[in-house]
Amino acid sequence: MESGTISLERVGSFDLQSTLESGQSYTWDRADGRMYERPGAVGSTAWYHTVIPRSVVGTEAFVRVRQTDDRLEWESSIDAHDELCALLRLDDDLDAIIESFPEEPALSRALERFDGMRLVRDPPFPTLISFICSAQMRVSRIHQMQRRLAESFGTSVTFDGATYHAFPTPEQLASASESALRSLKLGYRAPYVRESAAMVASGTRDPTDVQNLSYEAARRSLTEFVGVGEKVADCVLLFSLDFLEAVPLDTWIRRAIADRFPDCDRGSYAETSRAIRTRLGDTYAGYAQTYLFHHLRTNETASV
DNA sequence: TATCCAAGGTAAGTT
DNA sequence: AACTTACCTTGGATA
Repeated sequence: MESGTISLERVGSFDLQSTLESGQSYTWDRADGRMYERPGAVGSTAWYHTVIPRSVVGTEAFVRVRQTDDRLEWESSIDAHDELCALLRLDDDLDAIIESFPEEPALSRALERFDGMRLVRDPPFPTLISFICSAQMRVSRIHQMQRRLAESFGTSVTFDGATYHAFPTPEQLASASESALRSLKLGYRAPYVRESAAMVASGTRDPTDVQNLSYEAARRSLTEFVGVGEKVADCVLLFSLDFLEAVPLDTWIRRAIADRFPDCDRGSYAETSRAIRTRLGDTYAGYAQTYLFHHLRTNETASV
């Protein structure tokens, strides 16, 4: 076992709970089993764990991390320092990003509630699959689906005497039957997951192929996966592939557009996307979207 | 306790 | 190209 700490003094503000429980990542779990049980909560000192895929570091690598005030403590089967900095986007200059946001009451309120929340930089294939699963689903159930996929088809790893499961590889998911996937409560998403996994497994396409395309070309390219429309493509671009300008037009942000930025509703996804992107600040519009999403989704009155 | 509704949408068919 | 409709499942709201 390896372990270490990461001081957050030079990183800037960071909040592990809101980062991992804001509905952007479905690759982590909590040791106490309370993942996504308290929507909108911040500041938890619980241990969170994940298994970094083989495709990233050459072997399935267990990592767990917790936050105590101004530092992160981690334990892992590898030296996980650099991987954690990447996964949790500790390299982002959050002050500069927030500085780029427009003045807007709901956004200001979101920044107050979730001080230190960052985007994640999740591995591409699990992100692709989890957001294919996200269609018409609640956040907690999306997380459950990914847990079931890992336990049913993922490679098991042991750490500190306990067993954990990596997210399935493209090959492992492609060889799952549709009925097996439906039995995991994926519903009509089952064939989408299976077919998109097969596309990656066969080498026909890979989500990382779009990295060097322009943003809109990358979004269009990702929609060639089965079960991936423009919204899911934006989620993969934002939460995994470093396109921080991507603004997923989900039900919450559409509601926000209708209530707060009605001039940005241009009918089509592409045109509305351009308008809201400009309104939220072209470079980091996706960061602003995620603050708004988490705030509106966990705010009972949803007025501010 | 029964029924209804919406949940981080997409694909396929129509106009 | 814009507009419908079907699609699995279930927790929570409503009657």
